[in-house]
Amino acid sequence: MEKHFDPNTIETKWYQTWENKGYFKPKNDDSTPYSIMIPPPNVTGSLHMGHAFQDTIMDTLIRYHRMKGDDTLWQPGTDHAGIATQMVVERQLAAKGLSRHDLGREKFIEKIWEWKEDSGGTITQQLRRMGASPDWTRERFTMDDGLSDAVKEVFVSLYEEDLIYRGKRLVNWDPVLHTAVSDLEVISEEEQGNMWHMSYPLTDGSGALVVATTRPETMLGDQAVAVHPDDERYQHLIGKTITLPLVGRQIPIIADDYVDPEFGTGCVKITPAHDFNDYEMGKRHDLPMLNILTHDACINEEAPEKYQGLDRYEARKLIVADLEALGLMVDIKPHTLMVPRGDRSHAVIEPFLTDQWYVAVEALAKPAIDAVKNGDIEFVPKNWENTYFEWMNNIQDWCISRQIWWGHRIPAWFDDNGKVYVGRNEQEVREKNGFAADYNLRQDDDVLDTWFSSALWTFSTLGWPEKTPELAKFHPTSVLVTGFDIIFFWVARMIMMGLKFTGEVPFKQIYVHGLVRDGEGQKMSKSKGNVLDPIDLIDGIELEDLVKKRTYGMMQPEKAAKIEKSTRKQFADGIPAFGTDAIRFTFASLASTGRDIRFDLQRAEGYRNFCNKLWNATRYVLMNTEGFDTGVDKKADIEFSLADKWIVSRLQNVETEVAKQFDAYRFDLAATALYEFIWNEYCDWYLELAKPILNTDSSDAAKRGTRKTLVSVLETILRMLHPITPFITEEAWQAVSPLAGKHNDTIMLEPYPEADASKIDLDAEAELEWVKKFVIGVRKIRSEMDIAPSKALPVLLAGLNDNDQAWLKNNELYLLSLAKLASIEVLLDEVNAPESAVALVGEMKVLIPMAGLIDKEAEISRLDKEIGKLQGEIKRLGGKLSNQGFVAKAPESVVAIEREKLASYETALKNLEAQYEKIQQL
RNA sequence: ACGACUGUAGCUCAGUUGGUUAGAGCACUACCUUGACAUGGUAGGGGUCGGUGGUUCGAAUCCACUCAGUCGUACCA
Repeated sequence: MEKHFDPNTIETKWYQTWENKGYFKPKNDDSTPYSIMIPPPNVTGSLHMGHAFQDTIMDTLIRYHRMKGDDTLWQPGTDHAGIATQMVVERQLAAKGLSRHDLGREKFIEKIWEWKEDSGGTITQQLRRMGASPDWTRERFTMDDGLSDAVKEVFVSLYEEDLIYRGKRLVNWDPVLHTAVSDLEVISEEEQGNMWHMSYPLTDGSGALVVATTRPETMLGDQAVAVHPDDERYQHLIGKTITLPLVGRQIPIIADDYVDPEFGTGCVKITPAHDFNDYEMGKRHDLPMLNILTHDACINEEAPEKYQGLDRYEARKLIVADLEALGLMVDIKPHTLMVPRGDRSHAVIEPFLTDQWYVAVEALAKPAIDAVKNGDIEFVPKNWENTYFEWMNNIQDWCISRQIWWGHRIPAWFDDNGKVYVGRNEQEVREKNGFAADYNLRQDDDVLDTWFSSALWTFSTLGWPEKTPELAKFHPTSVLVTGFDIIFFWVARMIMMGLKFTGEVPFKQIYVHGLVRDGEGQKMSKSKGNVLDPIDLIDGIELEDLVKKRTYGMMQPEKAAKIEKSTRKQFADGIPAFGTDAIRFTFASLASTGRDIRFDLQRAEGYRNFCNKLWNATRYVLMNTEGFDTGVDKKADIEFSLADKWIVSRLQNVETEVAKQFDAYRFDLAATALYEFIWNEYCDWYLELAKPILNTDSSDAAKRGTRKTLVSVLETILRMLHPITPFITEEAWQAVSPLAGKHNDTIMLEPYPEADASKIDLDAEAELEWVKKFVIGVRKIRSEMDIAPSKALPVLLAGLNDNDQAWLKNNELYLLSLAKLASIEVLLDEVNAPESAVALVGEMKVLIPMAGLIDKEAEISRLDKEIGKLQGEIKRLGGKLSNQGFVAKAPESVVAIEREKLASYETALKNLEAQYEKIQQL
């Protein structure tokens, strides 16, 4: 084996072996089913840190349950990402000077499929690099035939139940992408604008009202001015009309208590076709819905000719100028307002009156709320339930139609009279309605929101609406692993659809994890230039390549220089190759309950070192066991040392802890428990304790016992760690497991370690604790007294009780080796002891003679420090125990522990003080 | 405005139902190239747990208020 762990040489080899041998597939036996559906990444996407993190968690869960013997299915796939994918291919066409309209719908869709065949697999290849073990043979895509059938089935049956309807409503219109988007796809952020105060003259010439607006161009569509019914200033005007400037239309002054009399002038202009609040008011007062915009957000022919064809912002300028010229612009004040923008196009979204398809969600929401309330679905951590309930209780009908070409085309047909017929296909519509073959039918041009098909993901991927065996076995799925940012988009909708169409919840638990951010807590984004590519962390990347990658193809090239500078500063030497296992371990250790996960490269480095530690421990074990008798043959004499019993006992402890934390989705705590056991107990102590037995003339039985323990504990460690770090554990296990008498093909399918209470040995733990204390005591003196580590020391012991005597006899070999001692001598007569530095192990004194080694002043100041510490503690405990309230009210066991502590500190203090006196008298 | 979450060592974070001297990793200091590992070893320094008040024998932990930050939702034209 190499001296350093080199992940690169083993990862591809093992991944290919696993995949080719079919280890990722379900066993299809009658063991407990365990299934996870991958949140389908966007087919246009590439793996980012969020995916890498999430997939590490899912893979860890799947590998853990697979090893526990469950019949596991991890279902992979991607979604078709309607708008995003269409934009990618349109951009490619644009480079050739073409638009999708030049190709026509059919040709364009063909192009998209071609693109998908060529480039759609990026993310699934990257997932493989992460070591993910989904059943690739079951990979699905939301546009697959089967999934498309499911989409049609759901659409038709919801329509037949009147849960899908078509209607003319105000929607969020993206004037760049020319499509409606759902309210979730609109991001409103504060931007600087103005508040324009405009004077509207009364038709009868008796005066004017002043209205304020942030969007003066909408005045072209005004249908009323509203005041509060109780507002005394305006009561006499209600029912009169004003004449709309520039337009000349007479519009009424109406009363509505939506108007806040305190705000502004207390008069509001009402534009029902261009504002959501005004739309509601327009419906209440039966106002005309006059649309004054085109699909591009230009002024249409409903407005005065002068403004027709102008872009909305051009029109704004002109209208403001015209009103100023008329003296009707009373005031213009700077104003901060929330501007709605499309999350894909970043264009300002326009409330726009169009025909769209909607899902009536209220009836679907109720059972979905109940499923969480009654515990059929459980959020982990639980507090995300609040977010879910808040959204579900205020849920709005879902606009599902999109005016784009890529996606599931709505299964609805219009006849020449504009009447709509819904069916699974044209044939069905004709048959159901008795239309002759030559009766003219035209399919709706719109496609469905991508999330509509994603909402069916848990069951459509298993073959629904067919009654497949997979559906029966793996649905409901065991857990959904997802980020909190898509609880509304996806999780809630899956619950609604799952309950409606399968009659059962889509998953029993929802593990909601945080979002990966950079070291400063900033969201990673291309435009900020702080993106890390998980593959670069695995393989490493040179500084120049990283700079190139971060500044290439930017939307805002002006930021490139700044990004280059900060990248050069932060990664002066590029990024080293950490390997997949280290990155996975880092993700696991960051998976605590918080919302933000700051990815710290130094932590990845620490866990790379951990992998190297494990590698070298394996190397040591192999060097000492390969070609030797490791006790596989049960007939040979075998003898287990204290260290053997101790490490096996501690192993049971970590096995219990890790299982508990995996089951609670606390991957951070599981990772910590493993890290601490492997490094601080197995490597730091057990391997060191094994050395004196293997390197001296101990009996064959003792050596056999040590070798067997070395191997069996390591083999168990590897299995325990495998779900988090699959590659290094497989590589090491291949070499180690035969020495433990195992001859199987892969660690992946080995049983997950379980604690055996009968192997817990508290006596051995206590005795080894004594050994550790002894060793640490000597090391402390050595270090603080500046004695060379290479110098073997003689020690003298005094004040031994029966335990000390027995344990000393058992463990002399360990003490000599680990504390690097020349000799150990028990003093019968302490009075005649030479001047020494002292360490206390309980009440036993470990004396290191000072002659020639230790300086008097140094020892005095060392003792002084120790005494000071003890005095502080004694004072604190004394105070606590003399508090009547504490003694009377605290549980007896707590009081007893405190008393014991006080007593032992007092003894120690007495001993150290005596020592202090003695040294000082020299 | 409402709601949620966060605030613990220089940095990134743990801290279970209130009960050891509040922990880990990284960083830092000193010593050590010893034979698994310098991607290492040994020892060490560093925190009045955002603040104030309360409940309690006892509070990082429970309660109230407060400050700071993050995110969501709703927003008045």
